[in-house]
Amino acid sequence: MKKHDLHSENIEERMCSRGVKPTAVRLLVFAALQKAARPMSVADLEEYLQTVDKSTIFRALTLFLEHHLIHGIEDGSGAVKYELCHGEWDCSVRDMHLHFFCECCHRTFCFKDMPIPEVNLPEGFVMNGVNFVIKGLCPECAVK
Amino acid sequence: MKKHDLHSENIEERMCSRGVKPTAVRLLVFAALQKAARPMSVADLEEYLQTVDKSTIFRALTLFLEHHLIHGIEDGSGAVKYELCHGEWDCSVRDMHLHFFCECCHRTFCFKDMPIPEVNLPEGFVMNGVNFVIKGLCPECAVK
DNA sequence: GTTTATGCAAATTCTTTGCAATACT
DNA sequence: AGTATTGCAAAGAATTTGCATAAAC
Repeated sequence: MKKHDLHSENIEERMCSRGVKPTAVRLLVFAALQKAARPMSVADLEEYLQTVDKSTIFRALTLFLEHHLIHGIEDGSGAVKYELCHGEWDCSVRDMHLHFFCECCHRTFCFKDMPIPEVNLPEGFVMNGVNFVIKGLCPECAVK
Repeated sequence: MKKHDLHSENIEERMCSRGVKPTAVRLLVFAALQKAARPMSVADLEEYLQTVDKSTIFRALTLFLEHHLIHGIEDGSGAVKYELCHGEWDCSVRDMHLHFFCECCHRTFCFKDMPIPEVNLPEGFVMNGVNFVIKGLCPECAVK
């Protein structure tokens, strides 16, 4: 895919500032995550971006993870889901929030206003990241 | 495998009380989890219980999960790990504790004295379970 | 003898890599 | 031209299922 089919200066800046070259596919993947209401899996992105191969999507996501542009969420669905870092220019544990996985409809919800509680680790352990997912039924599925 | 090669009355009682028939393999799997210092994956159990097939282990674990004898931990390693419920006769969210996944040695540690913080979900959401895993480096790997 | 559990093999799903072709600078 | 990115195909890894055999009751 050619890069100049696209036009997203602000996203480009953000990627550049983290040392990621803003290629055509990377901009598409990033924009998809930005637009999505929910964290997306590779398969979700593949379906949404009809023309882009899953390995390319995977490599873009890996790169984003390494450069702290996104984080991955293991919700127990079997597939990792990804979302943009919440804080606009940071992606630390501090700006992480809780997620909720509905075991019925298999959607993952973000609770953006619910930060991860602080944790005092035992001596010697170093924290790099965190995965806090509540499982159960979403309001739609709970009433059925 | 024949059942009467085994002898573990207390485990048997516990399984029966949850409506799980204590077969030979199930007792082995349960005992392995009880003995283990850490949560174990299907592959871990397969290696430990040389003679038992992974599909049988998987089916035992699935049954245990359904009957709240164990819970599963998604630590991001790619494989779900399992551990006995902490409260001896219960397996609710209340008795869950934090886990720590070392990204270097890939071991999962239990912080049994660190309960999952309470969470007030938005209206309508129903909680069935929780997965709270900290990722980083364990003391051994951090010093390297 | 009927039902349930187990082992083996294979299907499925998700992730990851090798390599040739394409696009960028 | 030379480097980096992408697509396709296929390899790996973990989970899950079908079915014939074996054990339990």
